[in-house]
Amino acid sequence: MKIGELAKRLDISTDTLRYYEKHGLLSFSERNESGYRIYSPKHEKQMQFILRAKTVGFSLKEIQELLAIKVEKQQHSCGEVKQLTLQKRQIVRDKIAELQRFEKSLSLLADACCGGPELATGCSILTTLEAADDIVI
Amino acid sequence: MKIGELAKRLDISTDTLRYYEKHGLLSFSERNESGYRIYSPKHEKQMQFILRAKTVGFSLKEIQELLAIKVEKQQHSCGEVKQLTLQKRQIVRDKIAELQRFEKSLSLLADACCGGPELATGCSILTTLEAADDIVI
DNA sequence: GTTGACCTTTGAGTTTACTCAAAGGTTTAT
DNA sequence: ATAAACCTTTGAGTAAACTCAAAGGTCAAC
Repeated sequence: MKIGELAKRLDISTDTLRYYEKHGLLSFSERNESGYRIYSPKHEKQMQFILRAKTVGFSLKEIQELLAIKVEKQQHSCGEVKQLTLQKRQIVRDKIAELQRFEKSLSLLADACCGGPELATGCSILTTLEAADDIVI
Repeated sequence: MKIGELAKRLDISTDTLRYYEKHGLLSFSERNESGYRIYSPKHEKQMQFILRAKTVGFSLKEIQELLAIKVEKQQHSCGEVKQLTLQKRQIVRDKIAELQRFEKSLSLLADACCGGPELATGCSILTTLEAADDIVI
């Protein structure tokens, strides 16, 4: 698959794909006779991983570190790899906990709201919710 | 509380606080006689919300939209506010789902790893894991 | 065989989110 | 009363992550 097709499948630009390759996120692809990049499903999977990591707030540098776990395991001891993995997992767990707080706040707001055609100002439960000072939304 | 103290409590710079105010994220604070910004615990809560939202990958623009739910409820119908809230909650739920996939992948890696002093290359379970093509880490 | 849709590289431009510097006013400690 | 440590504004500078433009090569279709 050429760069245009992969870009379309991932809904990103070809520039972004070349940018990620240049900055060491996406592994180098094969080239055909005329120098075109030829991508495999493995590259697509890798890109999906990168894009998913981005949506949950990892920087490209952090994503590189996540991807590097795989590489490092060839050079480091099992113990070191395990420690790095657990450390990254903790960051992921912390993020999940944050999001669950958001989910709870938004659920409270949604549940409190009658959903009718009246102006939200008049919704007394919402006003009550606003008074609860552990909810900031 | 003056800007320096709030910045210290939040572990960010005073510049960032002024930047957020200027860009409509943090509500305006009171000023004392000499023009210094004076912040309340409410401002601190709002900032904590903003910072939490940032760690889970919301852009400042998206955070503004989250904060705007509160404002909009004075101008829109309960139904509109409810719809916006549910829409934002869905984004949060999607992010949680992504992170849970990461958590699972990292847990599999960690569990598979013996954690001993041997080179990770020799860890056969890791090699097996690498072959599983639905896990990209 | 040439038009249009691809692909290549290099290098410059843009957006987001800060971050710093300058020039000056205020407050606190000695 | 005079440093040091705060605060103010304005405006410029920076890093990350793209995004675009230029100049040119490749390839399928008419």
